[in-house]
Amino acid sequence: MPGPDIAAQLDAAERLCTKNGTQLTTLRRVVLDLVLRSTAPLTAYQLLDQLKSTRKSAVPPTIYRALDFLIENHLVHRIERLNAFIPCDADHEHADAQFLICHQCGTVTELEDHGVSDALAAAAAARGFTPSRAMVELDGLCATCAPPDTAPPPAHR
Amino acid sequence: MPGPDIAAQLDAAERLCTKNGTQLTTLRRVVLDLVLRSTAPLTAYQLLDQLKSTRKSAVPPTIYRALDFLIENHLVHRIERLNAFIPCDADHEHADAQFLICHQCGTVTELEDHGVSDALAAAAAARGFTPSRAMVELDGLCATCAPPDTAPPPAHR
DNA sequence: ATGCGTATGATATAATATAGAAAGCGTCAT
DNA sequence: ATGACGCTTTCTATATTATATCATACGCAT
Repeated sequence: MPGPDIAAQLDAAERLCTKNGTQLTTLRRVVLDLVLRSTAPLTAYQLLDQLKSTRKSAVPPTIYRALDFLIENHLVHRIERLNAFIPCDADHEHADAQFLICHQCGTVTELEDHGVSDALAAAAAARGFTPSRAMVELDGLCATCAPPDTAPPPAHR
Repeated sequence: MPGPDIAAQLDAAERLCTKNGTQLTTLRRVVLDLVLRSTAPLTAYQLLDQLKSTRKSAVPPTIYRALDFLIENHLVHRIERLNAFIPCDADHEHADAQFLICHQCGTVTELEDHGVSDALAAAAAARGFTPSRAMVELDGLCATCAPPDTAPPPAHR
């Protein structure tokens, strides 16, 4: 399952950038496309290798600049633990996200859990700390990879 | 203020390792000492440079191995966002920690906030995810660096 | 003394990321 | 139309962070 229509996601990204007054250039669009097509997180150099096949001039700054742009525009997330990148899942207006990293199958799930973000906001506020960006990443085993009786799948919903 | 007695912290570390059946060798002790003396987080190569002055044979694996040991023994934390290391604050039995990184003054504060860890555990459980390690790091401004009316200091306590 | 586990030494290289200068290319005010 | 500006891309070089691999040393139990 190649996921929900990459072309549509690219078009949505285009609209978002227009709205933000930024440009989703061809280069950036190609990089976003590569990120969207992958099931697993990709590193900058994996992306670079792929990019090189269509754009011979590509070098590390090429990909890092494109990724910086995509991250600023909330189209891509950087997973610090992996030094790797995944598409942003969501239509959401980006409060905060949390990531569940399965070290068995390598997939990363994006959450936007208000219980977590509220707890973080409260913990920060209690210390007079003004957060500007949160990084929340859990290593572990996803529902599919975990031994069944260790972690029963979530109640059906 | 050089902080609470580094020698005592080293001795406590020694006892902890003995209890764990691991050895706080001279090399590891020296590296821990370097980490303890710094107010700011130090990168592996900053530590390496300092270590070289007393141990000419030191090379990258030297420092990375020492750090791995110290981290496994809960004596040091790695701050992913900074690729840098700080001493573990605590006597605590290491449930989970969270870190507040001030990008003005560079200090990192370690928390052990149960509101946060409970919220994370709940969020993970709800998706059938079994966490093995949590990374929670907030970038922002500490109470000292934040403009006063943006973030009033915590209620006196 | 031998063998085993753990720690350290030594060399090389891999992987990740940024700096900085210059050229291309629209666009838009004059 | 042109030239000044802003943004993007190119190009070259280098900085920073991290690991692989094999060899050597040391303590200690058999």
